[in-house]
Amino acid sequence: MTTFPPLPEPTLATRVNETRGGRALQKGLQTKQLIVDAALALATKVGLEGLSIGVLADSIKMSKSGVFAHFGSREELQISVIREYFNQFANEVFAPAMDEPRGLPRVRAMFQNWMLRVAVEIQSGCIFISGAVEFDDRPGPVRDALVSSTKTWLSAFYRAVVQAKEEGHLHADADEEQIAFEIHGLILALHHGARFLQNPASTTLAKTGFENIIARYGKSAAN
Amino acid sequence: MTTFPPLPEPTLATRVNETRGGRALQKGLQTKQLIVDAALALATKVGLEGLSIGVLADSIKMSKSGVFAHFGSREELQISVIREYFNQFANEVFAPAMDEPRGLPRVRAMFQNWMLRVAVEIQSGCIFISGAVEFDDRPGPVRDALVSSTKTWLSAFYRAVVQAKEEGHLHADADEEQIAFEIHGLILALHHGARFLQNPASTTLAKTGFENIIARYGKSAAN
DNA sequence: GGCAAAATAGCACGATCGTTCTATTTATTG
DNA sequence: CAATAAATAGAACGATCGTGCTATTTTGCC
Repeated sequence: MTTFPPLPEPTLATRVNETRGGRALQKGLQTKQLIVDAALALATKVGLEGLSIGVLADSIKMSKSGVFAHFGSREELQISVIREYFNQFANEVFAPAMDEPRGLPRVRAMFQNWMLRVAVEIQSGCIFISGAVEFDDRPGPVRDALVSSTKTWLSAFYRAVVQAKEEGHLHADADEEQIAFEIHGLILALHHGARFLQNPASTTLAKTGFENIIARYGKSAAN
Repeated sequence: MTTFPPLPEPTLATRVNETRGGRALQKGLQTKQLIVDAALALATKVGLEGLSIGVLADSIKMSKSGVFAHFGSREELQISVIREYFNQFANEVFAPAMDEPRGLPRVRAMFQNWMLRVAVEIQSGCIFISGAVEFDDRPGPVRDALVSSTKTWLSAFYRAVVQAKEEGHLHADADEEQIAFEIHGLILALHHGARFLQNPASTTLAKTGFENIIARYGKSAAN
């Protein structure tokens, strides 16, 4: 089975923090995970740029320096949050869809899970989308991690579309890149409409948009 | 001729600043415009949230307090920037399209100008899109101004689509709201693809996406 | 249970932020 | 030109930020 390729491993810098001296640890990694969870929850509300170590520390009743020590820099914290979100995304959007049969059913499942994740189920927003806007003009390791995560997921979705054509569920002249682009646009419009404009029709509009695309490129036999 | 409805006038608070004592002014409004222009240029790079009065003042060689005095608060500065961008958007995207004949040609012109404005011509980004993400969870007057601006433009575009159907350029069963939503998605995907992912194919993908939508809903006679 | 290492806290730093207050310069009007 | 108001500058404020340094507490192993 195809797997969702993992993000690059933590940098050596963090590694040292995690396994200083080569001994096995427990408490450290435990609280680090706790911090990252809280940081993700916070970042989905205020963005990766708005994520402050002081506020984060207060929210879990730790000292600023206690939190800081686990990461060594704010950037590393932000990257950890991105990695965590990436994993959750892989588990909740990608993985369940892989249980569906290749082709259109899997594409459908991906879109469905994606929609739920991005603007409905999680009322707190998607840091891939907010991060894209925050860092589109700010080069550096955080942007790199965001781009890498986003591209990984978009490629996985694109592959599912390619397979749908291979399985004969889409017309032979269907342009997979075009389809992926248009569907991505629906997700972005959903995020914008639901979270910013607070338009309750957004979900239906996105769903219908998806059906329109499938109807245009799909073969009726394949659903 | 239909006009692009202006944003609500400046609040009374600013008004007082602008016309203190009821006398006619010159220098004040002049430099205020200069400040707003510089602020907009800065905000398209670092976002409305990243807009700092100190940095802005330096960029135009003024003192922080000198800049500040024109607005009375950072929020008022941000709102002035939004208003300025709204006007530019109206002049460069909406107004030229109004010279095109009602119906599909006007919708085409709007989309074309919109594309250029959002991710190609202006290499510095669109504060309606970045602002939407920055303020989707932050209630207040800045968010209100952003929502109002965005809705005004989206409504104008929606009206153009309605007219296209009225003119018989679109099928009678075409859902105008759906069409506007899907096209908005193309713009957002273009912004994301061009600025964040730096995918040079984005422009073509967005254009093709537009043609696909028109082909689905349009009548061939109308182009 | 003592010992070393890891985890956390406390404190202080320099920087930057929006904002306020007061003084000074510039513009406008009679 | 003088008088008056507007425009701008300068300095200082309290707050918050990321980060570094040093103590203290907690953990895990012999």
